Amino acid sequence: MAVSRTPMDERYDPKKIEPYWQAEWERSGLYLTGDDRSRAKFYLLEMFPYPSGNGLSVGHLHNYVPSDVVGRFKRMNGYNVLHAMGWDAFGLPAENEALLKGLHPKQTVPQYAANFKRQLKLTGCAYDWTREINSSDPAYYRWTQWFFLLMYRRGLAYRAVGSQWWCDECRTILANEQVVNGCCWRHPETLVTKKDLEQWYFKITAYADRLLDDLAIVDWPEPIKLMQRNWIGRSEGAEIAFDVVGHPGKTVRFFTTRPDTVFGVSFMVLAPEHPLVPEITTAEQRAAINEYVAQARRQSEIERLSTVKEKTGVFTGAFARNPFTGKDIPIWIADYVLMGYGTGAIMAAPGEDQRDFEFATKYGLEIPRVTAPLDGSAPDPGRAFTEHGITVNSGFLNGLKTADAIQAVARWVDEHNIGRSTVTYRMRDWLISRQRYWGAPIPIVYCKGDCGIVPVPDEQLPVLLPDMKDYQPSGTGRSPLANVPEFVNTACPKCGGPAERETDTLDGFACSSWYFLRFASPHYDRAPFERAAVDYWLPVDLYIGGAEHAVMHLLYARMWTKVMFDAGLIGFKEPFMVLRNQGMVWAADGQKMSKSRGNVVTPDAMVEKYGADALRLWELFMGPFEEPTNWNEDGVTGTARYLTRVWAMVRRYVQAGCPQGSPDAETLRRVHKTIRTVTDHLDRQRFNTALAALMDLLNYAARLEPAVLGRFAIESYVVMLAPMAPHIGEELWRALGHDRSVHLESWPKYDPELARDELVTIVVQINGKVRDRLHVGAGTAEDEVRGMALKSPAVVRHLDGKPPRKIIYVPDKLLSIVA
RNA sequence: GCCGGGGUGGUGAAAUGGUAGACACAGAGGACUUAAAAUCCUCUGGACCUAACGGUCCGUGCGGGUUCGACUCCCGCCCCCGGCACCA
Repeated sequence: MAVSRTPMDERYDPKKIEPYWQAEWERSGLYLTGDDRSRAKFYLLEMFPYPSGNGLSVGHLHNYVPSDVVGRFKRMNGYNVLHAMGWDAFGLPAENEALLKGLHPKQTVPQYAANFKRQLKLTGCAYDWTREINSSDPAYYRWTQWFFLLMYRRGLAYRAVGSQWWCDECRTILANEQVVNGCCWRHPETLVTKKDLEQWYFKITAYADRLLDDLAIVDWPEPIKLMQRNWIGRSEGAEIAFDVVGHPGKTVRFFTTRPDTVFGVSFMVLAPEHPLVPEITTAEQRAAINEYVAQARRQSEIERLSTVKEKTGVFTGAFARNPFTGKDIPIWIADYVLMGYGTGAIMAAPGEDQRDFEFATKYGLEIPRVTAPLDGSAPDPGRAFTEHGITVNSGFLNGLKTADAIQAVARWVDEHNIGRSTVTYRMRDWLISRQRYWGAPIPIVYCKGDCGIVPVPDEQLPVLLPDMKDYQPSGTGRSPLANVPEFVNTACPKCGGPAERETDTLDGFACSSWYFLRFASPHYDRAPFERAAVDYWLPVDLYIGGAEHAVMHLLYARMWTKVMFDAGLIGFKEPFMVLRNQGMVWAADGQKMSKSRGNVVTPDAMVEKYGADALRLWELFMGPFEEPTNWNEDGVTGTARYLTRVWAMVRRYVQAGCPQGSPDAETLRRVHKTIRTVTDHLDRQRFNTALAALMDLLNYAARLEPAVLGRFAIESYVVMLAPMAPHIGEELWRALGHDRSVHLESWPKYDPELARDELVTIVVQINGKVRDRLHVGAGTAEDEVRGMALKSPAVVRHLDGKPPRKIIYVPDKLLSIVA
């Protein structure tokens, strides 16, 4: 029953109808997911939010409201829609709050999540809340741990030493974001250092090629695909080893994309951390080398890789023999070579590489030229010639084109057993260890006997995160869990003898790498998901979220999906078939909305002032969905005013007794055209122009007598408005005499015949300038239009007696005369 | 530095080779009202001509080009936003 029975209230009052319908929808279970698997499905998903204590702002709604419109629109178009919400609850902010304020995440997370949920309901967003999930719930992270073990069993999880930032004052590991100007964020006078720790990694590099290739099968924004390609950074080349002079058996292995320039190699450069450095450095160079290595290790990666900085390096005193030229070349170290890429060593061909050129110039090293430009000119002596060309000064390579020379060198090094063709990736393996409390414990046990590293058996999962009163760090670099003996000390699952648990927890990205599968069967307790449910619902049909997750989250989730595919757990290779990025909403001052800046606008305040529907419409109307924009509250007055006008139009119709009506041709045409436009624009996420089309129709229809407008027009209008403004849509629908929710209605269909224009305006241009407009019947023949145009007084005047040299006719649109 | 996105009225924007500024906000004038709010109506890119009807020119960051025709395509430049950062 409508809140206001007929006759409708004169005034539109969102405060009266919005809470009523929200309660009613919840009572009737309107948004529960249908379980009829013979129907076409649509899985709609927004990126898993972290439930922050600050709650949602109107900026966040620029993601959730358009998504909600899509869900409602798809439902009206006959799809069985899955649209659920959950919480990416593990992570640093909750742990920091626990440390600083003594608030336990186990209390704050549910509290903050409940607030998000309240705000989403307040704004009329329709989710199936029976499917709500929380990544910090043992019933969830049990399966995150299970996936870790799957990775481990498949040889994709391994331990290796990695260095982390360390603050002596906090006696703990710091994340990159906690290092400010080389100092600890909480102790600005304390310089951070690097600490080496043995940690867990996932072998994502094993999937590099498939992550690259399968971008072809998804419909994602091109810029996001490009960023992933650049991040993976596949490059083909060769790995070659040169002998170190005077150190029998020692070689410098390096990777190069330009093996063809090997005759032009005049020195080599190692990363300062390269293991060979201490072995080959000569006594007289040792002091200088040690000092350089120490300062390189102090630098952050950003500083070290800065392009504005002049290149620096130090000679080790050692030489390598270039087997192609037979010459001995000096081995240097420099911080522009990274241990994490390739082999941590390069051959320097300064004639063909600009960085090597700058380095050679600075230190007075030889700059041979081994590639000549194809056009026969000489290379610019002031810089390296980095393009492909003809190989010169290079023995058996002379005269070969670059591509052929690359092949020839690859064959040569293979035959002489000093190298091979290979591929290197910029992407590194994924470090998943966190020395933190608030995460899923890594399910591994270290046996004190002979069993070594032992995975926790599936039936012993979850490894529960213990309750702690004090999450101070351990002081040793291990997580606070190391302070809990009941957690650490356990029995070896293999031999039953004494053992210790792994105290590192899993990176939060692990939780968000499979959550989209959990929504299909959120309460299933025998596996992470029920196969049949996943086969029906997955993959995700539309994934909506910010472009800031372009690489990490989206790559990790894709990798997990491929691992599951390989393990036979699922039947698809890509998790998100269509991806769209909503534009960022900045505060009115153009800055990020944040509590500290005091520029946050909450949905609560906007709903109180204008109502949820008016706020929703402004979120849709303020600009294109994918473009960033600044928040501007003034626009909400416009959408609120629009809703009062819709209310008035429907009320007039209801008061006239809801006549079937007999609309004239113009009215019919406008109604059918509007249905066509709104349908098309909602399909393409063009919410702003879809709403503009509805506003346009209102401006026309509001003047008409109810009997002219008629039932089809009014009802179609209310149904089309309902996904965008669900509360007023429902209220008006009931006022029109319907017992069933508008949100269960079918989307209106337009008749292409009725939508067609009968009269068209043909623009007449002379030399590109508009000189007249002709109103003629649609489909008028060119000859007739020509005749009319050439008789038009304006055309005659502008032609000024000159004969037309050429006439171009675009049917029903334009006649262009060239004089 | 490289990669990506963008620059249109006072403001948010629309138009993806065919009437630039749809739809709104703000503003001005008017109606209703004792008054105000709300609501409704009219005008609203700039310059100029006209008593008026109407008309002319300019105008989508800047400079070129392609085309009968360019916000849209091409070349060069400037500015803003985002991402990545010496990747061998």
